Amino acid sequence: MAFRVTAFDVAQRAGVTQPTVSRALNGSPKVSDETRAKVLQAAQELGYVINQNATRLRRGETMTLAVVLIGRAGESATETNPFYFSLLGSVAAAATARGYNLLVSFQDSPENFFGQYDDARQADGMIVIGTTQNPEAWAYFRGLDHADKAWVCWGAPDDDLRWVRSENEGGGRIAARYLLDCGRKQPVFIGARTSQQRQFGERYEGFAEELRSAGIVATAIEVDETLSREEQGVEAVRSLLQSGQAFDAIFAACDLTALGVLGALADSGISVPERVSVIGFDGIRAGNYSSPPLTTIEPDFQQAGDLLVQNVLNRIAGEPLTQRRVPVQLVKRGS
Amino acid sequence: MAFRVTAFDVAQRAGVTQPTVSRALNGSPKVSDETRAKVLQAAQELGYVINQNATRLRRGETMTLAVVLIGRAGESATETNPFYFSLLGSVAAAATARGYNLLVSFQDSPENFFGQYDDARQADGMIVIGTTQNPEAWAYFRGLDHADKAWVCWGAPDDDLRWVRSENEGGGRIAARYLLDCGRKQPVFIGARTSQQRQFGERYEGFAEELRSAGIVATAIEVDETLSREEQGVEAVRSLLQSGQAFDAIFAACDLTALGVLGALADSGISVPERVSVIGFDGIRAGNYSSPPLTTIEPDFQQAGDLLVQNVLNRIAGEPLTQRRVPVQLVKRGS
DNA sequence: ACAGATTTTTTCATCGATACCCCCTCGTAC
DNA sequence: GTACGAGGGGGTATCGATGAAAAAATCTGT
Repeated sequence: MAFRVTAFDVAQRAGVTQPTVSRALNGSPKVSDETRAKVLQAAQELGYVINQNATRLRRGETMTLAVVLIGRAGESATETNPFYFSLLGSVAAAATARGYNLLVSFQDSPENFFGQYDDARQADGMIVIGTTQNPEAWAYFRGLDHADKAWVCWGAPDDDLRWVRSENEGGGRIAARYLLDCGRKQPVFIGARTSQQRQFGERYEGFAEELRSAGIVATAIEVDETLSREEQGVEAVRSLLQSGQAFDAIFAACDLTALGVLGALADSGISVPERVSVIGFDGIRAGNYSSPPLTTIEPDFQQAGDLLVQNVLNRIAGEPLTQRRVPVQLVKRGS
Repeated sequence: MAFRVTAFDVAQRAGVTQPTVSRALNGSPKVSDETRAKVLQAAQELGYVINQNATRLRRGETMTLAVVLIGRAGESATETNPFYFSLLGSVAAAATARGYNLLVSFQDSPENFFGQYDDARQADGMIVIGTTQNPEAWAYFRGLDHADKAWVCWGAPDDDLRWVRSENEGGGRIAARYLLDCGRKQPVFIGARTSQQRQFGERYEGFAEELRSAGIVATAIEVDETLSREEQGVEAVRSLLQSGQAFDAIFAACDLTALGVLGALADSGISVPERVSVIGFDGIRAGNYSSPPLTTIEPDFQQAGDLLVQNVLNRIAGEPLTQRRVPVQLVKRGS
């Protein structure tokens, strides 16, 4: 193990005491410029770096946020919904910009997260992504007493939780408007609208409302939530075709489902966008490469990360519950 | 700030001293079963959780690994190559399985990583992903004195570094064999083969060798590394068509490039797989959704994560330099 | 030149664990 | 009955920083 330089070594070299080194490096006003310069130089020469564990122990603050990505039961971390990966990236950027470190873990079932991170003083707060796709995890979070927990989640369905979500209703409206502008008259929504999937429900509501204002009644195909998102799309198209119901457009609750829809339509020889228009929601990268490329509603990822981080930091600072919406926009591609 | 339970509180409740609590919880053999039971119960009743910062300070060990994802300059974290996201997922799984935490950061330029993580005692070791796509970062890592640094990287081109890579040559062979089995006679390799992109070079070499054994001379289209991976594929197809060179199969150095190739071929009205077969490398999820779905060479992600984590842990344990290869397999889809 | 007000630095305690050394039992051997 | 050894815990120092209080150095003004 290499010898580690401590503040004491720096102090010795700079000819001051160790606490002075600490103050100099932390920018305390109670140290003269001259001394600070000496200390900084000594620190540089020795390659000194503050031991964060000591600082954290002393300060009781970690400058670290934990991100927990909750997958579907049995799903490996590698298979995580790409939308969540992008969200993770934007959260990382936002945390870094605020000087916070990010501790990341992938879980497919609930753990004693708060014990592991907050109580163990590994993180000051927690950002949870993906609860809505895992009923067990959702139950865990709902059962908590939230009074003294600093956390925020993406898309939680509950009103008493601190969350950040997409502008789902607005997005649903935009989707409907887009399909109407394509001249479609019989659009169908595909997705789960359970109480847990509140985000999907919101998308549907905005969608239905916009259609209504155009004098069209929205229809929806419910899906089996035990299937993967993609299979949900495949299955929905299958049952839609079997039902004999006429349709000329599909709004899928999320992009993976939309990709399943595209595949199923292609398999059935139904051309997109000639006979049926398809629009998704999430803006995942894979949508760029499908055939045709998937038109979608994409949330502003940068803001999503920013708001998640900001929200949990607000909580840490003791501010009251806030829930924020991330603006979305239409990304027209080929479907 | 909520009152935090310390080992002292547990000791008091269990009627022992604080160090005994520590021993009991750490499974020391020097504590009787009876005492241990008392301690465990008291700890449970109080909801006690060890403060990791204190432990780390004392032990000088963090049980944390840092993962640094290096993107292309100017690329946002959200746009990270999905292959790296999958790798990140598998690294997370492997780290968790070994009781390690994961600190994640996305960077698009070199920082003083070792100061930030190792010297600051935030992590015991570092896993670096993506250096090969960022010349500046590569230069940083090459310029280091590696003697006392515990780190491993994915796909580094250098022989004196600790790395884990795919079985690139073998994968190249498999790709060639696949194209030959499809009855192709004029396959072309598309990708950068700079000294930095050693992995791509290896893929090409395996590819060329397998072709040679079938009496075919491999050709390759070099690409402009300043373009995105995807655009590289698009551009390569364009210049290939312009050159008038005949070809009936393409092996792209990575899946994003392959997706660009598929798009460019479609735009040129060249049908895949009827007129041209295409195979990629990486096994990214988006390849499932392209049209046709992308045939590819996929590394075993679980092993990739395992080997990365294992390798850096070996280094931490003081074992000599090791470089490991991850087995790959052919994933036949539609291209 | 000296008391008093400031500025700067030192001294010392502290965060919450772990590690080492020592001591007290109690059991076994002689 | 005494000695010795092992097992089980207690006492105390320590990891490396920060914060508060005390002390020293410097600067005022008269």
